[in-house]
Amino acid sequence: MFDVLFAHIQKKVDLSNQERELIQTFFKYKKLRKRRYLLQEGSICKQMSFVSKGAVKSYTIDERGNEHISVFGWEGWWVSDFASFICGEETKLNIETIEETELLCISRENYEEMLSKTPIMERYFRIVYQNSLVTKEKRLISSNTHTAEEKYRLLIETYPFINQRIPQNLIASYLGLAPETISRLKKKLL
Amino acid sequence: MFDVLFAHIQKKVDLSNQERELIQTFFKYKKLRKRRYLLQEGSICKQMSFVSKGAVKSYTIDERGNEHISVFGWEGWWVSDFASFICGEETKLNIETIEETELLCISRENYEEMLSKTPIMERYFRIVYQNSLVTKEKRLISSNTHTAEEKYRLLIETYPFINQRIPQNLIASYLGLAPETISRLKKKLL
DNA sequence: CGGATCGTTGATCAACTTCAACGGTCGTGG
DNA sequence: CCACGACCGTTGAAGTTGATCAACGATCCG
Repeated sequence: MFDVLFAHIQKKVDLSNQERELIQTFFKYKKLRKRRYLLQEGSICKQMSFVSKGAVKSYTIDERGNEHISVFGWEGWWVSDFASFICGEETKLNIETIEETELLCISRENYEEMLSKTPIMERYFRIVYQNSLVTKEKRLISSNTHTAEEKYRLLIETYPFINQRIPQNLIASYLGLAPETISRLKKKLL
Repeated sequence: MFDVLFAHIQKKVDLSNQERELIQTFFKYKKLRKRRYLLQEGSICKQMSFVSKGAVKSYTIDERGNEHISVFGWEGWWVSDFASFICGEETKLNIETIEETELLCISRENYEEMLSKTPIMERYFRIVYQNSLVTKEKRLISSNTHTAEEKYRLLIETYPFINQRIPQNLIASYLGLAPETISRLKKKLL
């Protein structure tokens, strides 16, 4: 159950068996069917979740009622709304499964306790966030500088499997493009 | 000299005097005139810098030769290229002062040493990155969902002083808009 | 005074969105 | 088992937003 998580951690820091056992105690396992909510706009985000199997989308709804996906999370990704999780604000995010999904969830209290009891995890998260920052940075630049076609090509190159896994209209939402545009681009790139 | 840095740290974690003294030893003070490079494309980013006074812009140049600003850094901001700093890759970023600027710089070795000797700083950076992630996330969503006018308004609301401090063409580059567009928006919003 | 840089304004243009209609596929209930 | 509706992707036509190009004015600084 914790294999994927520990493998992910191990890629960044070394854990003793003792630490592993302690860490396990802070998480709650959760399995969700397709199209279930992990977090809904207006509520408080009470947990951070590690996706050990499946896939989720995290999105906002704008004034015009359109859905905008900010991230996909699949195996090996952490999903949460930090602003809400850390500061206790009401969230504007929705997180929803797009496949049957298995999660390891940790509450705010357990997160803080785990970090203070296992300093190595402080380091782990520092590295995770650091890496996250790099990818976000790249996406932001890409979003500002590239044309629709370049953005789409770049996405396919970065995640070649994404077409098999994520419906086209979700990809459109993720890239900030109209579904029709994706459809036309796909045709053009063959 | 370290006032701004310690004030910034103190907002997130508590430091003992002993820790302060130790931390100081890892940094190098640097003062740069306007329009000087802190980092140039093609080199390796050897340091992270804390801006204690002044302002810098961090940007990339695209294939068409256009400049795209990814972040501004002023008092209380960390600037660096993580991908390069951490992984030793060649950077694609340029970081340049836009005013006379004072910096506290830390090398990779010192960064690692500081983190292992003062675990509290591990926590500090984890929090800094965490917060950074939240803002980046928001900018990314904004960049994908908002119109030019909304982006500009949002920026002014978030940083009301930005108009006084940052030339208009840099604001344009930051928002991914043409300078002419900013000019027209400014006129329209009065 | 002359050049450089930055912001402004107008006109044209291209990229992408929006709207609408249609075809295919999947799942559900009769 | 088939029929129906829901949902998704496709295609075409029209509409908008913001980029680009070009010219001009203001300010700064040598």
